[in-house]
Amino acid sequence: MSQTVQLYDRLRAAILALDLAPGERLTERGLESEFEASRTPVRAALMRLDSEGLVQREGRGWIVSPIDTVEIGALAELREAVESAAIRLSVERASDADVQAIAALLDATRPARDEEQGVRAGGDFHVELSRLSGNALLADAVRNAMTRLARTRWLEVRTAEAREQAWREHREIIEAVAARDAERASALIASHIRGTNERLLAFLAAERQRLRGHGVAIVQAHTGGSQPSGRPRRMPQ
Amino acid sequence: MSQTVQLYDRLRAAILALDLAPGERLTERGLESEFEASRTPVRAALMRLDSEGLVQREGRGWIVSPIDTVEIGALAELREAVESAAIRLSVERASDADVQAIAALLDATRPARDEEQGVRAGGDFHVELSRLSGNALLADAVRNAMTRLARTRWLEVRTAEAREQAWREHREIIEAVAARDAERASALIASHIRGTNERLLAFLAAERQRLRGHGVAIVQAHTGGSQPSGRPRRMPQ
DNA sequence: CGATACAGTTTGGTATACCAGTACGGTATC
DNA sequence: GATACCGTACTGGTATACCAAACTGTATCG
Repeated sequence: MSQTVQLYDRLRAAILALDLAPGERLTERGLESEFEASRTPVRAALMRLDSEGLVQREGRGWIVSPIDTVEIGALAELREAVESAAIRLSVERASDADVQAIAALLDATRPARDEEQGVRAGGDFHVELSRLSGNALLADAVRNAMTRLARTRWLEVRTAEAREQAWREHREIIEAVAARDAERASALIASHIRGTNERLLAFLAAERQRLRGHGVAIVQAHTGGSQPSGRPRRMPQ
Repeated sequence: MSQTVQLYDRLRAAILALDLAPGERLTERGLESEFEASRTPVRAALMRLDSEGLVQREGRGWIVSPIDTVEIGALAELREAVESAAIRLSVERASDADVQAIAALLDATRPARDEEQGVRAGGDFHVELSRLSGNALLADAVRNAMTRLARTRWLEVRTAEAREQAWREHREIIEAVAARDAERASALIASHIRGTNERLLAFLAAERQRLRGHGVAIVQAHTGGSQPSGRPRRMPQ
């Protein structure tokens, strides 16, 4: 596998694991020495991560995308639109075997031992279900949204009860699909996404102080066009 | 403006204007000499265009994304999902002034003299309307979809009657938004997108032979994992 | 004590040299 | 005449040198 791909994967993993803090400034030469690669693949990886929303440009340079409650809300609205449509198409097009495969996948991850597994299982469920729509673009949109949300979703599945609730709702959804009830499946998944988002935003608001202490900045909106007054300075870590 | 951005814009324009034929093979060094830039910005532009779906990797190299009827259908489904949701939010959130601004924009482009203006006006209408949802991700998704469709949409607005019909449907839609009738606006835009897509696919099927004569390849699906048998050869141009 | 001018350093942007892998075309052989 | 082989040329991938612009810190001046 090419070095660029490996570097992309490692950078991506570091961002999603919060090893690179949201809002942190990145320099191409810093990454070059940290990941022991030359600038060319570093830049390629950054450009790809930029297109996924995991890093952004800030002025001339790069930053790890901050955790942005406005963006999280927007992602929920996008997911509701896309996944509702996808599940309708899945009800129409998916084979029974495909649906049962997802139900089995759900049963296999029933325990959802910890946050990480909960996040992974949840993401897989939503992406795989969208794939059954037969529309690759819908599935890609869902995958992309889940990636953007990955850094915060663990907050929502920290307790065993939360993981149990998520599992139960997923179970209901796949049963509606199996029953070929498009209306119910669509309503269930929309409500599931909405509820998850509300709980997530509530957790974020509650934990904001603590997370800030761990170097995780939470902002309310994308930095707009104009810079704030005063000399823009390097983030003091 | 940086050279990379200019090169990206020029390459993008060349692809959308069909100056670079769909399916055509691109080499980094060929573009380097053709656009008088070095490989670094060429690669940056290609990577960005790749993330937009206008170019793809084929083996180790690059091709201009073929015109793919499966993708066009998928884009229509994505648009229906996203734009229906966006217009509901627009009805809820947009100010009367914002809605009137779009209505004015519609009136200003009333004649829609030629295909190009028709395509541009249509794209602007759908993107600007989505922006009123207040959700940047929904608007971005719509903009991206319109870009991907730009190479074929002119087929659908070639006649004055078609442009007139599009204008009329747009007018109906914005009036439903102005009347704050979310249900009607959503239904109208879904039906508009679906109808446009059906006419477009019909035109593509009818014109397939002629377009092929002009070097425009139309495929039925993305090239899957396996290559076709036989030595893959350079396109004979 | 404060602001400001200046110079050194660091940044991303660009050009380019080099590498390894692959496709292509010609040739020799059967 | 067809086919297998091999050398050449070209491809994208990588490393790196150089550039101009911007940032940082210091020294100077009011």
